[in-house]
Amino acid sequence: MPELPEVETTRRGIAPHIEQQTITRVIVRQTQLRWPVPTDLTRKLSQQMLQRVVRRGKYLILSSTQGHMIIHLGMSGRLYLIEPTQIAQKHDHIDIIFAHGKALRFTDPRRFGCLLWTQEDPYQHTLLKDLGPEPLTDDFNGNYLYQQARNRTVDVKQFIMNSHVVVGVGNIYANEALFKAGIHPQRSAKHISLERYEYLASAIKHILSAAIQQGGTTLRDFISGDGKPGYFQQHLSVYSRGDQACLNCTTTLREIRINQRSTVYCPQCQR
DNA sequence: AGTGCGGCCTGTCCGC
DNA sequence: TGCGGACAGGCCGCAC
Repeated sequence: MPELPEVETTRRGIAPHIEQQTITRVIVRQTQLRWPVPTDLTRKLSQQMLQRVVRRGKYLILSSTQGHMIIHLGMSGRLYLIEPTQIAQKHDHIDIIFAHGKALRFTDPRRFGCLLWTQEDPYQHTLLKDLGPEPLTDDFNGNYLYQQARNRTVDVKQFIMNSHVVVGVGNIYANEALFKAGIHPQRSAKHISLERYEYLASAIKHILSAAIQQGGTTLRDFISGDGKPGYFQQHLSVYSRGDQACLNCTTTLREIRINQRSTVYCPQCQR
């Protein structure tokens, strides 16, 4: 459950149920996530009100008057409401229990996610302070990308997946956005015109907002409990379609690896 | 400063 | 059927 639309969908799903609610205790069953989980969260948070849930990039920030939990879902993390009596399964690492009788459960089989604690301004945290703009704001646009790309020799795909350039563009959406913008994923970032960056910024915005509207995409390993894949998967044009026909020109889509990531593109439409 | 790569972790899938 | 190994993925941290 890696990309920005899923994180935003999660935020919208949980926020109304936990904002302004009092935490009674926090159970940490597994501390070994991406970074060690603080074990004394109950001491820090007991009887504190969780004020709000905000998203920055793919991070969620759960704030109380005492401090902030910074959560990343990594590759396979999920955050969802349960009845506190619900028995914990193998990968159910953390429960945040509320006075109103519900709990927020963090599950993460691959443990690439994290839950950190800070009493400082969370936006100044090491992980957050250098993040690029949110893709759905006006700060992110073709001119911004073009300026950032000066002297950058990396492939444009790596460039837009760099969270210090822009947050929230993971592998799936990078593939899709480059296809939509007609840009070859291996083109050097500095050799793309302002006009083409405007197409690309616009493509990223369209694809991410469409995915949020659909409630997030899915991965092969994020089939939900009822076995249904996410809705957005049906709208993917190139991702996971290597060797199939381009939906635009019927040329066979090519699959390569860029920076260890699966990359699919149309050699005819993307230059 | 920018780039490239190793490492973290487990479930799934493939071939033998 | 059982087993080993490749693979998927985000992104930090390091070496250059």
